[in-house]
Amino acid sequence: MGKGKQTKQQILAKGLELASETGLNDLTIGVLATATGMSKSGLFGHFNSKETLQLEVLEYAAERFREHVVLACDKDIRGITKLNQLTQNWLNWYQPDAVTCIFMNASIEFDDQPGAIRDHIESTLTNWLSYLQHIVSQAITDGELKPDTSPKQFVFELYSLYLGSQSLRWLSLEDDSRSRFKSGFNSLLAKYGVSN
Amino acid sequence: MGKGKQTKQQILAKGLELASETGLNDLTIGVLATATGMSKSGLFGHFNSKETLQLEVLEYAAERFREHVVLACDKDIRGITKLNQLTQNWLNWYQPDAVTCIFMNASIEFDDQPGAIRDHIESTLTNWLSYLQHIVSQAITDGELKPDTSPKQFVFELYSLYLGSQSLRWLSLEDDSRSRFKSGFNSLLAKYGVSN
DNA sequence: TTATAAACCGAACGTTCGTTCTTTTTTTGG
DNA sequence: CCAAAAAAAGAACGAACGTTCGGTTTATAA
Repeated sequence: MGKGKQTKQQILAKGLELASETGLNDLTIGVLATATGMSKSGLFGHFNSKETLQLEVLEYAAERFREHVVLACDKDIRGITKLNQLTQNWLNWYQPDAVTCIFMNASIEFDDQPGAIRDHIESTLTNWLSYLQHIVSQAITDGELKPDTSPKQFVFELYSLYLGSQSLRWLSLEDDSRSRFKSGFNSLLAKYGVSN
Repeated sequence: MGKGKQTKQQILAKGLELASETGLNDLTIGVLATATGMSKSGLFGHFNSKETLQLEVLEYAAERFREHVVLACDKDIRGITKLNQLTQNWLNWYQPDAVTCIFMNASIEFDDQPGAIRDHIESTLTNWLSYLQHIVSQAITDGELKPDTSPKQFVFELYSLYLGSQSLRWLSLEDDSRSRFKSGFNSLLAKYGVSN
């Protein structure tokens, strides 16, 4: 790996770290340059626009997500077992300093401004939800979930619980939003599950 | 009402409108001044800081929320009937041009930066969730929901569904996130409900 | 080793931001 | 009606933003 690609990876890693804390919009070129010990122009040369930087940070995040959530699952598992591992990894995937998952943050920050970034987030999110729906379909096929279960509705409710656990994480009202998520997830399985 | 308070109300109304579209952070004094036909300094004089402006916009939003969601309910109803009306109003409360409810938007934009704004959002959100929990408790007392129902968990799942319907609203994947919410809400009632 | 290209820096640009003045206009109360 | 007070405008500020450019250092490949 040449010097260029090497420092670029370091920039993206630090960029994901900062964007996870303060949001993709507050990821300033000057701040990121300082954080990586570079000059503004030196860092800028790697991307030639802030939008490209943001896009590449999102791609980098998607790679880390896939790595820590999807590929980290045991091989040869499927259905509900896989769903359990996926949600477990999902809840823990983001950076320790992050208050909110960067995709959730970005999807709200950019929902009102059309463009390449919004499109990228949409496709990443759609891709992830489609994957979850696929696993749910497996569970139905395997007879673990009721045959009339709607994968779309199931994943919608699962995703909602994830958003809820994220959103209430910093509320002093909530003692442990993660256990609320798990409780809701178990309710989901109980509702759509075929065995009691 | 004096001239001052009058124009201030107009500023806040337009401010809520813009903030609902683009987020509370992108609500710029210059943009808001142009939108209201005022000068920057003229508008600034009403608040003396941007943070105060943002806080007052949030208060204004909270008043509108209370007006259109809480007070718009029929009198003398409670329990599940009230919960139904509240959620109905909740889904429709925000401005037509808004992609995302301003409170959800703001709670994510400011979750990482402590201060008066974050505190304000937190107390508003906590207040609303507490109110919902109170109604749920009514339904339990009235025998509409199972006696071992946890109001906190119930409201957590309800709030999650709201977040989900908001978040997926602009996804082309989702045909009708509102009906997904209603379906999830009905599942909630079925799960915790005492009558079948 | 050396020529070439890539990587990086420093300074500056045009804008926009929030904010602070001073001055002018408009509203208000006696 | 008229003086005092409130409201609004205008111009300017320092800082930060993304971006550009010219020059310097560093890596790369022959």
